[in-house]
Amino acid sequence: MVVDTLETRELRYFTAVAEELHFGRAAERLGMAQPPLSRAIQQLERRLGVRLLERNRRGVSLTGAGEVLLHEGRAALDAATAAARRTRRAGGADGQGGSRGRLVLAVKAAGSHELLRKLLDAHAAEPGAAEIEVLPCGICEQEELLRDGRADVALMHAPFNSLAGFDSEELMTEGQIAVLPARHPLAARGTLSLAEVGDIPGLPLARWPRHGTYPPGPGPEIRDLTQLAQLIALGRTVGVVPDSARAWLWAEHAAVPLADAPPVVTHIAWPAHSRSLALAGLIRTAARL
Amino acid sequence: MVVDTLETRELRYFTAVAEELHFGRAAERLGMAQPPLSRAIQQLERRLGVRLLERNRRGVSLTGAGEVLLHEGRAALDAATAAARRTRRAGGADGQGGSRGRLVLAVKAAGSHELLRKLLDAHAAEPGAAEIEVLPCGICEQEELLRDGRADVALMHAPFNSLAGFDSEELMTEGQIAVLPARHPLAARGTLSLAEVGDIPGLPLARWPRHGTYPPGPGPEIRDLTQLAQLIALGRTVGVVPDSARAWLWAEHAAVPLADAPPVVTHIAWPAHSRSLALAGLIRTAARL
DNA sequence: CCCTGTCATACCCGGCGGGTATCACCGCGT
DNA sequence: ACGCGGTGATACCCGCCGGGTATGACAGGG
Repeated sequence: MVVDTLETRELRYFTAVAEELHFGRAAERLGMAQPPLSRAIQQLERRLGVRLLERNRRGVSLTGAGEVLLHEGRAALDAATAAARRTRRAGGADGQGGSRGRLVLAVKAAGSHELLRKLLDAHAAEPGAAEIEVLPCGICEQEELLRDGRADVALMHAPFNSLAGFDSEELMTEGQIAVLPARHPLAARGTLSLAEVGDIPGLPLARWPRHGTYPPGPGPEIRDLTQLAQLIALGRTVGVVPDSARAWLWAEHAAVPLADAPPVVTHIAWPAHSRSLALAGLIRTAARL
Repeated sequence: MVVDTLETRELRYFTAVAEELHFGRAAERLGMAQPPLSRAIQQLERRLGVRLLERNRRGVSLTGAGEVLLHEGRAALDAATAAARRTRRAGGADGQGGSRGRLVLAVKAAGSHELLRKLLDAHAAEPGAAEIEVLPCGICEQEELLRDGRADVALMHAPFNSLAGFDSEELMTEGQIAVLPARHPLAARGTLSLAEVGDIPGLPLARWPRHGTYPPGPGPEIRDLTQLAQLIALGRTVGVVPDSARAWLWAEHAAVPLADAPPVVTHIAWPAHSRSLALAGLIRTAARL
């Protein structure tokens, strides 16, 4: 076997080109000139004995092997930066195997405060518990944060987050509600169905990103819950959110339970290979809630 | 942030030193001289701003941060070599996104032939199915093969294999049996309990590796099933194996069902981030069995 | 037809990764 | 006490390769 491992430099370069599909822009993003980048990709292709990019007239496209390398390479790069970040964090606090290092917990900003509060309180009451740093993040960012090492553990919400590749423990299950402008006729209803909510004339359902991209539809693309709250209050959209979101409703909002919406399950999740005592302590505490 | 990713060269060097706990031997293993290796590790420590190794008189030991980097670094290295291997495989066969690439399926050697046969037959009958290469492996090697890209998918046996970090689908559940020398008095029994089997005078229970190391105990350490078969036939040990192992019993063996042994669940498992059409096809076929 | 935008080629240079020689240190044996 | 073996660290040198600049080849478009 000529090659059995790739340098992270090669992976960085290739993923940049594969994402931009343009050598010039990729080189700029990497802070280097275009020719050495071209050469590096050629060397990589020779080393692997595989064609990764199809250079057509006017642009570049990925071959099948290129797509594989883009996926696998991203995972490998994330693992490498995660190694750097976690090592750095481990070294900051404890001397030798004390494992009293601080843990970084990623939570969806504006998520259920109640559960988080209970978890943090219970953990703080534990003798010798690790310090917890709470890292608020975007709607579906937790997976990325765990993968690249910016976080050690996260609160995730199935079915919105994918738990693939992580170990997890179930914490809480709740229903979902529709949030409407208070003066809308449907706000008076006792319950609604997903079909009814998805098809209100003049009030399209808001969309949020699932794994990086927005699903198609007429509704506005939102990024956080305050955006959603504003648009609902203005009578421009309707939202479907977990029950615990009642906590942040405004006077201009009305909440109506959804009869047929899938339940939202909150998990505590962490990288499957973690072996940290501090993390184990937090998980044990969480499982007892 | 001074550093946000590590070079695989740095990871290779560090894991070598961390495993050997000796710069000279590590350098030899890496095929280089000791001084540049020392320097590389020092640079890595400076780059991370963290002490990784404790240089005592007479030898080297890991700090807490060093242990973290050893774990995370191994994962990152596996991911990088997996990227290389899978890309190489993807490029070998298909041109462009055909995804008719061959899949490598890791199976425990001497595992249940029956299930494997059924799976391969059903898959071959599928129109346009990917070619499957069967990679026989040691008792608990499947996880490693999936992680470092030598395999794309594996048959695993809970609770012996850990499914952490993989996606999986349940295929089959079976009981376990005790395999004894045919002329042993207990061979006549209708059923046995784990406690009885574990405490037979002069016939210690064979041990096999769990995640790389052998559990403590008086019995012989075995690596594959033929070894076990031989030792049982010689009247030197007794084994506990899944029901389907009846297929390879010898005349000198006797099988006795175990009343209280935990059931063995065979899963088909694959890396959680896989997105290959060929793999999806195999999994769909497997799920229908 | 030339101009523009693309990636590839040609050539040069500096830094750094690696080698050899050597040092500093410690434990140990006699 | 002293020398020796074995450890990792330091000093110094060199060649390679990663990166830069200049330029070429080629295809579309106004």
